[in-house]
Amino acid sequence: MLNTRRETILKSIVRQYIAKATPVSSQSIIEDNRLGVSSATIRNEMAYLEEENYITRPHSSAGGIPLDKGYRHYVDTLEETALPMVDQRLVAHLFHQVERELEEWLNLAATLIAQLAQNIAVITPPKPPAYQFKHLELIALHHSLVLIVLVLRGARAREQLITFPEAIPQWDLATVANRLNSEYADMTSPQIAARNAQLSPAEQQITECVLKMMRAEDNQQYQDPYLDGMHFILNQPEFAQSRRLLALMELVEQRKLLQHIMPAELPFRQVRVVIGRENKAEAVQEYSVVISQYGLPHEAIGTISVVGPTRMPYERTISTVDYLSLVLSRLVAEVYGR
Amino acid sequence: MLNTRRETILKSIVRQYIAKATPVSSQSIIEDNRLGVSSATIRNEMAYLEEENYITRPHSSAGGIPLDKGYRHYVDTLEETALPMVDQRLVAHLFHQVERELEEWLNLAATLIAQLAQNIAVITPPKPPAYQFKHLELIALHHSLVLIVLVLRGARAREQLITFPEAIPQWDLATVANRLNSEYADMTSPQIAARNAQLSPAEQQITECVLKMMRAEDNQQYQDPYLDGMHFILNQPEFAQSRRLLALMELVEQRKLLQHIMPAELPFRQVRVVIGRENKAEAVQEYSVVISQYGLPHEAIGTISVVGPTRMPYERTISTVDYLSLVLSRLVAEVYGR
DNA sequence: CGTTAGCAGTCGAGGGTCGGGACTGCTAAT
DNA sequence: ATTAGCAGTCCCGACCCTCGACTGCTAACG
Repeated sequence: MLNTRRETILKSIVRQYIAKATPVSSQSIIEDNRLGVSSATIRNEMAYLEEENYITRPHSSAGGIPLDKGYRHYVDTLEETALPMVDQRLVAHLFHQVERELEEWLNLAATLIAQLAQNIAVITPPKPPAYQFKHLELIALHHSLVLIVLVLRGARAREQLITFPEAIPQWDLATVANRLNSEYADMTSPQIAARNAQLSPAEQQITECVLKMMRAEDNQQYQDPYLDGMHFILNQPEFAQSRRLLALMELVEQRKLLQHIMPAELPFRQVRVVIGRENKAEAVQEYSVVISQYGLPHEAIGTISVVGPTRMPYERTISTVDYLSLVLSRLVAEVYGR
Repeated sequence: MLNTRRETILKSIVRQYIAKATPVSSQSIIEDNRLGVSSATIRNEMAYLEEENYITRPHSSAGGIPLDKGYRHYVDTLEETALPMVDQRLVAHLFHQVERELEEWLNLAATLIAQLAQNIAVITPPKPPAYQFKHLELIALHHSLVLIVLVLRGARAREQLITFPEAIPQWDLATVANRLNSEYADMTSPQIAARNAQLSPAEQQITECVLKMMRAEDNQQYQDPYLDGMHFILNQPEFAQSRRLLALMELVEQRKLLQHIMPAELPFRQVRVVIGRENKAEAVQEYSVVISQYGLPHEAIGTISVVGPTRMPYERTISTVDYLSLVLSRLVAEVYGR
């Protein structure tokens, strides 16, 4: 275990390194904290911290920089701080200005988090264990081309075009829609598949399409998150030579980032911090992830996270993620009717 | 004007520089083309090209690199080449594998273009001069919360939540929806606004919401393009020190890229190339843009473009953009019923 | 007069050296 | 356990040098 002084020193190193991205010297630790000791004493303590792998040094006569273990200790002993009121008000204000539509909220949330944490923000939409059928609408566009609008529980609407063998008049479509709406109300895709009602060929075709759409939603675990803030990363000195950035960028564009940063377990509405090598996936082992779930337990869960270099402002990031996960949870509760 | 030999030399310089990103020496021009002259002669001609601002040199004893004017001449004298059949087949194949849904198509198209041109692809969805009302659906979610699903011409559906002062039963909503559907069929937002029918308070509230949604779509000129391929840019040697990239990245994330690259005039289905300083906006003057419109003239027009460093493979990029604009136009025609 | 061989001149890249500055590790004294 | 003091380490930037790649120029040639 670390005694008080060593802990103070470690924290000071982490704090200063996060702020300045240069190795922290024994002298600057003295200036940062008013411990009444000399720099030589600090150096002795730093030797211990290095021994114990909390910190390392770029070369033998340089200052200390935190290792993953050092960041971990820093994060674990961080007392929770709320997001500053100014920022809370800013968030509230912006959410009030925007249309009441899930997509807009999540876009806004991503931009806000990226801005506040000065790093990449990744948000997945809230998703229930299995989507429930809410409403179906069939709209004849022309000839035999029909637009299917499927509304799932949680105000989630999806569209899809379908072509029938022959033209079907709109009122027939309305009949079909009514039939299927009463048949499938509030069911999940397995339930619909098991239902096996007596269906006309047209109804059959539409049911299959609906099933396909619902299954696609159910399976869409990590697809298409809302994402913002890539440009902040470019500003970080550790990415001046853009090599490391490339791997991350590709993950982002291939929409694989999320499955790489998702920790094995993640309790609801509790902010988790995964630091550097603690990440399973190799491609993100130079990054840290601050992640939390939001939504309604057992009904619709989304995740909200920040990805940035291990040298990131954890305190601020954690409180930002925590606060936004609260805000988004409230919004979801509203859509799902408490 | 350039005589044949000078033109051959200029083209060779552009071609080689695009391929290798290093200054082109007189010797390598001889190896590239079988002009039966010595390197000294080439050097004399290069001096002329430099005089006329077709090329420049990084320092006095280095080879030539093209200037915007050189690229411009190269592009203008390029004979049109079709996309290789292999790639055409690849594109056709992939489009057949995907659901018939506008969003999916455009996502796929963006990925494909980025891949084929090895640069950033930006695609805007097809958009008519003014959207026409097609269908409206009202779905009671719970209490007084209602989901409005608005379908516009061209299979474009939009959702929006709305809260009423008090709960309204689903059958009332259906009546309202029917009423408004027959009232507003095929109208544009100004027409609906001018209509001024006798409306109940609920109908009034919904009409206003619909108008808001339609206007939002109408105004959404440059919003939310489909975008892919940022990571290719990172690989280019000219962006090794990521300074220049930053400005571009910010444009992308603020969704302002498109309005910066859009040329003043752009004839339908004709590929335009805007090179470096020819761009109006300063932030993209180190980039070239290959851009074309697609869709149905007077009905629904989208743009499809590639953004990359001025040193980009123009030939391939142009044929890619041209071909994809053809493919997307066909798909749009299908959705709009020829 | 266009073309060319040949050569001197230019510039960048890469490697080596050097000195100053920022720190540390160590030691001996407290 | 703490500290002052000092020698030692290493980075960084400046400077210099050399090598090689190309060019510009000039004078000669058909």
